[in-house]
Amino acid sequence: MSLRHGLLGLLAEGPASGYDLARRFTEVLGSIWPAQHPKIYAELNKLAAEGLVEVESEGPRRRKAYRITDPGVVEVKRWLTDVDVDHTMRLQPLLRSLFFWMMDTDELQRHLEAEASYYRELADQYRDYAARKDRGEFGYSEQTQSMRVTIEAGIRLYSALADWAEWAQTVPPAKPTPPHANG
Amino acid sequence: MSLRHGLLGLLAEGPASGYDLARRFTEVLGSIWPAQHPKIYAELNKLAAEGLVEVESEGPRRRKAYRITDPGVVEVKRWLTDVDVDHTMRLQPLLRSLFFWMMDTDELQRHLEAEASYYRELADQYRDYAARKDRGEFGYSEQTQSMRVTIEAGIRLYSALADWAEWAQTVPPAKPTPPHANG
DNA sequence: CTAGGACATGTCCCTAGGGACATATCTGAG
DNA sequence: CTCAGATATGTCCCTAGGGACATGTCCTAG
Repeated sequence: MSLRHGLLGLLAEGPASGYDLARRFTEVLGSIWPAQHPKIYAELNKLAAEGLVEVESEGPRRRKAYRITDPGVVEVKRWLTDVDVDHTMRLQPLLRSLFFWMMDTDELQRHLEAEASYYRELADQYRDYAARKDRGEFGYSEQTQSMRVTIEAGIRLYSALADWAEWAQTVPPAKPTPPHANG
Repeated sequence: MSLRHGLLGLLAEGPASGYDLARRFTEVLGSIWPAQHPKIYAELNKLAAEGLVEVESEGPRRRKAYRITDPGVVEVKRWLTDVDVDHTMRLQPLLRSLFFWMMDTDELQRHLEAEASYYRELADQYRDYAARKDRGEFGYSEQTQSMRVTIEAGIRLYSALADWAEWAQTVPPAKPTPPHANG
């Protein structure tokens, strides 16, 4: 139920169309909160029906830009302060890591190298983003300040995963002889 | 579609009942791959129907222990090596962080402190687990070696998030006067 | 003037997951 | 003997999300 509040939050920065929002979701939020355009349009219609957003303008190509309403702002703030954070994390790579013992050493090494470079690349992307932000490319509004904080989380998270994948390559595959079974 | 392979992987370590598996999922995997018992039982029945697992024994209280079959083992290995890793990450706390600018400073500080201690606690839990593993409490099988690697990821991930939440508390709320607007 | 491509919004279906509810079985405390 | 509580397995419904498919609109290159 966070797509709803994600949209409201983005609209709190200023009016935007479903298309704009879909682009922002894939560009900025792609790796931490994926959302497909069909869901976005559907949710926008629901939000409009509930009066949390309203059509601000209609443009060419049936474009509809939405604006957040006062009740909409109230709702995002309520969500931010009164609703418990959902800490659910569902990371398939970590689930897989439980079963590394079933892979043979070569495969595992290849896998871990691929994972490491995947995470390293994402971390670098976020780092670039942060550098551009710090250079002032996106201005100095409070919104971009928050974005900077989100980006920092991306950097740290993906760096941690990259380091982990590299570290895992150095872990000895298994103990062939348990300590109590020698002799 | 990973619950399926999670169950197969756990069963590859040895026979277990749905109840056992549910416990393992909440205890070890709770924070990185949540799964409710109804889904687990349903999936086990499907897996049994497809011949990837079979009933190993029936115990008291209608207990059914399952054992992985050869095709089951083949299927986990296929998943581990041939199926692309799903890197989807959906972290509500990061989505929320995009909207920190809508919270007032006090609320935000309280929020970040709560987040930091939440993550710190989880990191500590994983660290304890790792220490127990390193002391040999869980033996030295290849399975526990893999578990150790998974735990390490938990430690690093949650430490990174805790550090981030602490760091975020030191970030100035916003720039009241943009650099080009002074004078 | 016409066709390809970007812009823009949607429908539809299927599966995964959350969570409330139901039920059977066994053990141990009183 | 009885009842609480742990063990153990399920049904059912609802929502969220993934992804294929459909459609309309405008611009621009040829």
